[in-house]
Amino acid sequence: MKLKNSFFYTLRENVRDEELVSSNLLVRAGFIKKSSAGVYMMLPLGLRVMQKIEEIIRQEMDATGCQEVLMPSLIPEEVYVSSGRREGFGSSMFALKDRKGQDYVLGPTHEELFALAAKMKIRSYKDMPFSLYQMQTKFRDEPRPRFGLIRVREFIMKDAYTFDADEAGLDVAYAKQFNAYKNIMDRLHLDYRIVRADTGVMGGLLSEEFQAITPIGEDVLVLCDSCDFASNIEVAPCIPQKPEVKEEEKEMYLEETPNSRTIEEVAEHFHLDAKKFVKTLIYSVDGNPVAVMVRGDRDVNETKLRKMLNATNVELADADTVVRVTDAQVGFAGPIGIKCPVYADEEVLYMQNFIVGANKTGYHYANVNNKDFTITGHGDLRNIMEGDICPKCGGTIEFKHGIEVGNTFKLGTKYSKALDLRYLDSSNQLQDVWMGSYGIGPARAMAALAEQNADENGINWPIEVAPYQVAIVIISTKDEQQVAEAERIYAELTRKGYEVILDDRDERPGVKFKDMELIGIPYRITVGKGIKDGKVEFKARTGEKMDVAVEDIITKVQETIVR
RNA sequence: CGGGAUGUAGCACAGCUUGGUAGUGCACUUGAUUUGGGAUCAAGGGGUCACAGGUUCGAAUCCUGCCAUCCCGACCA
Repeated sequence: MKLKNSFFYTLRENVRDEELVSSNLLVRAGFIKKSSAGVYMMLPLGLRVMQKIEEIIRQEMDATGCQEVLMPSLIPEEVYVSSGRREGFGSSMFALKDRKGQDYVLGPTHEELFALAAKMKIRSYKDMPFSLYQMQTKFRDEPRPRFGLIRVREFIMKDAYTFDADEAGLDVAYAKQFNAYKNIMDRLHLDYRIVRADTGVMGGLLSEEFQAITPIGEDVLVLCDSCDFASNIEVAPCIPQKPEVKEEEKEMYLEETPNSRTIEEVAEHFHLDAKKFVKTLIYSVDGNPVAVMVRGDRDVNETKLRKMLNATNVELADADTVVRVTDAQVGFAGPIGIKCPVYADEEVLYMQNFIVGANKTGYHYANVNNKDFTITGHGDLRNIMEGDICPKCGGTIEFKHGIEVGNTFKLGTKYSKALDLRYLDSSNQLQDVWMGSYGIGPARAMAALAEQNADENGINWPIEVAPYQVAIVIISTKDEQQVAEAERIYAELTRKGYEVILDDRDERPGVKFKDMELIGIPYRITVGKGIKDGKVEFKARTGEKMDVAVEDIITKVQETIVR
């Protein structure tokens, strides 16, 4: 590409409405441009990176025998009603009506349509296994789009679906996809970890996430310092911390604690550590109030709570509800005399002589023990914390943050049951098909790569996804020899199949260098006054400059960029 | 959806408190000088001050409404 008559621009300053380093760089480098909240234009350079990422994904998908298809975005609402997910997605689905008043949605993910497509083929167990994938636009009306390309409302996703006759078949298909995902992440040069995750609205048996490691990631990854344990915090199991010495149980008493509502304030009042307190949080679980007890320094894990109570919707109760079940202002809830079911985190069962709210405004009970109240149930209901014991090996837990670039699901028979996707087995019995689904967000991968590889000069793309591999900078476009030699090198490299930018703009050298570094071209050939002595300069994006004889430069590129 | 903030030239911002000719830097055009790390000087072009009402002789500025964008929270596949 010759820059002079191309759609190419860069901005010298950050823009106002982007927060992340990576999204600002992508905007400044002219890769993307925000169109509206959570919706982006993909401009020429950005599209090239996207297409390279997509090509790597396609190659790995094709290698597993997966076949590419393309599903519509515009889907009758009925499709999601019949699978039971219309309600699950709720208002995060874009919904619209056609001219006849029929209800449509814009697809947020496509398990249903792939299951319907599979029905066309599957009659008997002999029709499986097979798998399909697509590279297609998804729509999700996020309550709060943010973080550049990370949380958006319209995005391209590669989604794949496997179809098998039984669980053993699904295991094989899942392993193949899982392996392909590892290959993809490796080829993209992402710094990533694979973690266990919640299956969420997708449902099914198992979910694993491919998380790009970066401090700005939205997900908290729970890792162990001494084994390979890796989990999203939402499902990381906790080992209850038992006291080292058993205390003698003391007599409970009521203490006046005016103006002490938060754990910090109450801890201050008693001059005790938060670990000696139990906080009682009132949740609304499918509309019913439920109290949850965790140690004062812990947080309730709502995913675990939802699973334990087999609920669909878990959220903190509003103030009115809290007042109703505790007969007190918010901040004084406790298990004694509360008017709703109480569930305790496992750890609370091992605590002694602790402090809880008294369900009376301005009062707490001290020296409370488990005999002093009754609970409806208990279990692992808290978030694991840094420094906790690894549930797998007993090592120490540490946190990292990640961007969820890919996700694999063992769906099982959830969708085949809902959509009557069945086959005849060898004894002529109708059986449900076993499905798996597998997603990757190429744009998230692009953002994660920019985030992981940016420096003070701009983006530093891995050569496999860089929009161009080599930039040729002409120092003076008024020097005919420089122009002629640069053009010749450009033509030669292009002919040999390299992707090359020729910066033939009438700009000062500094501007061209800065621009090529900002957009992250991995290698640069500079044609300047050295051409009089038959020399050009060769430089890696982050490496040192070196002089190369002009007749050797093609060879130099071929040696450096091995393809 | 709750809380907070911001909308002024392509980009980043000032001006608003105290109403009176719409400004600065970058970018852009022309000329000159420069020419290996975001040049300098000079002269220019470009704005319905988000939008809609209202107050006023007069509104970017005050009032009301509304839309958009961003941040925190809730939510999150």
